[in-house]
Amino acid sequence: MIDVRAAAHDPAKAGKSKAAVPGFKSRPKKSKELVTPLEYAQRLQAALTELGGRKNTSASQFLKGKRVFYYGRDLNFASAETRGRMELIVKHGGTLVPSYDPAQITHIVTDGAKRPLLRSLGLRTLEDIPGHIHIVKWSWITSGIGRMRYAGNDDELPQTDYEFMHASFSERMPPGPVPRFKAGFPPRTKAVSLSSRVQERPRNGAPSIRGGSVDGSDDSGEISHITNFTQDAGPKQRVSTPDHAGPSPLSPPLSPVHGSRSRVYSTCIVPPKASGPAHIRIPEDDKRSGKGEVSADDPLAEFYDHARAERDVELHQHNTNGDAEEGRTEKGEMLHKPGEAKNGKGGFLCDNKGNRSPDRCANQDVVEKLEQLMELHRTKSSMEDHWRVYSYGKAIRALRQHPRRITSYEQARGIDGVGDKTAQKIMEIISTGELRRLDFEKTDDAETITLFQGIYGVGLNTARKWYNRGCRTLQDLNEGKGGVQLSHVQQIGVNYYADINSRMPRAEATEIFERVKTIALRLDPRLFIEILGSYRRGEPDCGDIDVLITRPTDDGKTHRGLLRRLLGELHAQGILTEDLCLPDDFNDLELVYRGLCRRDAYSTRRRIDFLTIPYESRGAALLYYTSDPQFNRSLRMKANVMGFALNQRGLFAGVVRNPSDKRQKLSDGTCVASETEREIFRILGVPWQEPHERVRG
DNA sequence: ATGCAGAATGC
DNA sequence: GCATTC
DNA sequence: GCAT
Repeated sequence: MIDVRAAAHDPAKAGKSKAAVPGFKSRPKKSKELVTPLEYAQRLQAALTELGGRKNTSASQFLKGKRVFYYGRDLNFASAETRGRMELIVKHGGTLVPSYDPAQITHIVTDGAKRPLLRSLGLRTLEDIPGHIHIVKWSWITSGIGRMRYAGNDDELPQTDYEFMHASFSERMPPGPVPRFKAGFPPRTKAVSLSSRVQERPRNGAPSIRGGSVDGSDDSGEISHITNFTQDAGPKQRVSTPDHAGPSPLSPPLSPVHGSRSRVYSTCIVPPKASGPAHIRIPEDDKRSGKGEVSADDPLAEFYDHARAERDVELHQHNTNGDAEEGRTEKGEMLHKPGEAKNGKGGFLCDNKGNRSPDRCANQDVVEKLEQLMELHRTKSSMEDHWRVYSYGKAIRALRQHPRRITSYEQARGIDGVGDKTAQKIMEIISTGELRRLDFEKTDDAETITLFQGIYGVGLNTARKWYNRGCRTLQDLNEGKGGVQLSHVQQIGVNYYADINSRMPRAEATEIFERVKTIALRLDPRLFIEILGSYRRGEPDCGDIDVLITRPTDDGKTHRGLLRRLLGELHAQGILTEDLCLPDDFNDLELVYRGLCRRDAYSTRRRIDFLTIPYESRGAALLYYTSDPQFNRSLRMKANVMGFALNQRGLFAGVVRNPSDKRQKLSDGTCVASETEREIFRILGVPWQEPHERVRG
């Protein structure tokens, strides 16, 4: 059952010959040839010599005279990124020295860690590298390129300044006088109008149709009865651009859905007051509460947790008087914590209702360029790039909200999440309409990596691996080129590439859900079955359908075992077509299913998820699976700051974390709320927000 | 210098 | 244990 | 890359 439809069109092949390096026309697009960086560098230098310096390149030659040893991530294999970078070095007049030869080289360019570098050079410490050799980051190159664009001549500033700025390792600054520059670079951005040709390629980023608000007055969080309602909460739906045709691999649908297995606390009953030894930190309370650890053998230990949890809640009730107060301690100190989920003034993003950003904002061109850059970084595998993507994401979101056109560097800096570098880029776009950095990052692997990453079940590593094995198209993958073997899930991902990466109109989700719901209720009329995700947020189109299933237990029964029967039925009816992820034990109460479905035999396949949860965690689950990821992050962060932990199962107090590794939880804490969304909002001191208001992206 | 969420699932 | 997903 |  191979759907040819999806595999047929292949966006990667859309005749795009990219000549990354003007001088070297036919770079061997060799399929599987695994080249070491050394070999590649040699080849590059050879090609250059052959051309006799008569490269038809307009690139600035700011690297002329520099003899560069480029140290990529992998010594055995020159990734496309490494190769692209090597070419760039050569292109700008640098001489690539293929191997580490201290007598030869003037610069080592590396973004990598110190240890691997030393190890591969066979050295013990950085001191072993002769002092005249600069060890700089890749950014030294790119900034150099940018710099030359603006400055026009080499000696506007002493080189050492730049090498200092881009030194790879702080403990080994380059030789020479320590430069003095005040924080921030000279904002000499205006400068020369670039006369370079505009090679624009409208790289359709994420189309993301936003908008659509709904006065969704449903409040499903509070249903205390077996309401099987699903009023199509879409009074004023916006007309969605019917855009789900093209294979636009760039924006995989987002919708939080996952589950977990065991529920530690089956109920959330807080027992009557008791004050026991406190080991959790409660603001203002530390001294008063007797010190002491929870002794493992204290039979009342667990009881103390409950008591503390309750006290915690009370405490926070007072602190967060009423609605929108931010997290303050009793002293009125701001609790603060790094992270983007906080808004500029120290409050949390979740504390104010979301205003939907308009489809087009005053800085749309800037946003688009930055998005392109972000997508390019997404294809690069260093952690640096990973966090860069994170940062760009944040800056872009903030920029979208910004109501007015940015006109100065300072203005840009004023936006939360926009730092020096991004501000510079913003100004470059504003004043030149271009972003040079895009060209530099546009290595020719990027497109293919992006294509592959769009396959369900394929992330960056797999995409790169396949690229390195010579695959360039979905068809290559299907043919097993380079020995590539698709997993079951990946095969489905390839077969339905276009389907999975498209969004469905809200009405289609409604239709599918109604059918599912009817069938489910036939199996058990008391089921609580609700559709979450972007649908519940009232968005005009949805990337997938998230269905929450649970059942009140007042009659002594549960939904145990239901999912298996439901899936069987849905498969039989042809609604479910493929399974992506099945629970391993259908007898649990908390289950996750992921699969594909379709409205009818002629329809596009859609992603659908089923989540079953214990009845008492429905509030937390509704909250978690309905709010957009940003909102969730913000809420979780606020919960953390207040000493709680929030997840899809509930709000927990007294979570103890390993102080040296804050990610490690030593105890799970006590559930203080989970049955209703309102309860969780209330305890966290966040004003109630309807699903459609919980949008921050 | 450090964190940027966190947990489940599949291979 | 790593990669991927939500 | 950004914020702390």
